[in-house]
Amino acid sequence: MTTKTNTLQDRVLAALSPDRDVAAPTKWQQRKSAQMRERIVQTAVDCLVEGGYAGLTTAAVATRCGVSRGAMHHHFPTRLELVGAVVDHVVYHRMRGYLADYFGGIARRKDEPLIELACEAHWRSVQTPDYAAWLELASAARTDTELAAIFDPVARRYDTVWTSEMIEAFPQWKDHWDLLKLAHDFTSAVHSGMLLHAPVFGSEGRMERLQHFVARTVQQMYDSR
Amino acid sequence: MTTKTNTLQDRVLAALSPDRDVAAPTKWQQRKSAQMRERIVQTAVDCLVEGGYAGLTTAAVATRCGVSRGAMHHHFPTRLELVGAVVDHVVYHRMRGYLADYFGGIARRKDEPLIELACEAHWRSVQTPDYAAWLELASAARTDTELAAIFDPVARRYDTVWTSEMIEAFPQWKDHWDLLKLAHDFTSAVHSGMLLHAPVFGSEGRMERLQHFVARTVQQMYDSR
DNA sequence: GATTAAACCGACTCACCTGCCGGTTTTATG
DNA sequence: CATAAAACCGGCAGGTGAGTCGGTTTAATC
Repeated sequence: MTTKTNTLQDRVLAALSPDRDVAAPTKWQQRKSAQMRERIVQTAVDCLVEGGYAGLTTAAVATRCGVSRGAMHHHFPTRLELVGAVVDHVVYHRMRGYLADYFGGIARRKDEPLIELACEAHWRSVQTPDYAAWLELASAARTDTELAAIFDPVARRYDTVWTSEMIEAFPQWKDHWDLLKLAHDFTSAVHSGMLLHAPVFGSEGRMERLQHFVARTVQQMYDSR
Repeated sequence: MTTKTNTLQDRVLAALSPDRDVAAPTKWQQRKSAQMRERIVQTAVDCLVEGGYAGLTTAAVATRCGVSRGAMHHHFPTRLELVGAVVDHVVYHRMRGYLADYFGGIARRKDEPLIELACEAHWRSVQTPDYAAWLELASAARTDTELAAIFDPVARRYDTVWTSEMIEAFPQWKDHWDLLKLAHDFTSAVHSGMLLHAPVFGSEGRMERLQHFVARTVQQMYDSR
């Protein structure tokens, strides 16, 4: 929770945050509306994680959330608007969790190897429900053009924000911008793939072995810079 | 097309092949039935690649294939039976393509580094429509229990077959069985993840750079054995 | 306290997909 | 040629989900 890291976190999160105006709930009764919206979106994420993109139906969300379909329609006139809110919510919260994890870690033990810490924090952030939802959306967006129209811009925005800010988040890689970028692409790809293969990899140590190897490999990239 | 490699390929493919009896089309008119089945399954794969698991509907397949829904029902009474045939078809044909690619490659240039050849052949096999369909099924199976009941056993069977045969396919790794297994898990995970991230990675050289890095890393695993 | 606006409710229509089934054509068999 | 079996056809019923709409309750404003 140092001041310097906070500014970076704030900048990244601000760039990824939904249109949610930073202004506090000006009117004390419209605040309930925002709460309801948040509750619905959270329920939608649950439905998405549990039933996939196909399970993200307005009826399922309404039932599970305990609101009527009419109320749902009031806050999210169409299903795609709900999906858009889910996309924003998920990308924001996963990033938030990752930043808190990583910067919390380097604050506690400043002498440890930061690269492996970052890699392990990333692996943890990828195992969250938020990222499961993100993967589900990414997969569905490959064949659903309507979803892709919502998802792809956010995915690209996430990528550009990360690319432009990571040089400050990981100053050790100074003057090796392309190598850091490669390391990030590498880590993202492996971790996503590991989630996909999780059912067949099983719960033996295969996942752990692989994750250790990934962390070691990224460390080697850093050492050989 | 050497005799020795053929036996390995045959053994692997036999273990993965659908129940399709090796016996030739005994009756000259039931053969048309098999042809029709194959045509329907192939069309189903196309639908799957194009519209995702949600787009794999009996109506869409029938229309696209040019057959009536009644004929579809005759060959595949239920949608899940069609899905099962698709799963078998896809895992078999991707493996077939990979083996042909790899063993064709090592037959042509026997002095080249086999590890990078294998890694690149794997990357090519992963970019096929068959693997796109496989990924779509793997993703959907995470939340669709009915599909998982069909998909997971095949996925595990593929994994065990590969694990038990690869030591012969890659004899250079003799006495480093666990390392080879790790290399395979690693390669599978990265390549799957790369496909998922393809839309955001774009067509700049990011994918190529990453693939080169992966091949180099696997080569290092081999060198450090 | 009356009026206006927002939040909320449930039923209806429309479209789509699955499974079913009676009927028709084609092929195999005695 | 007769008969049976297979391949094939298209329409029907049941269920589900998205979007729409008139009506009701609750809060805000004068």
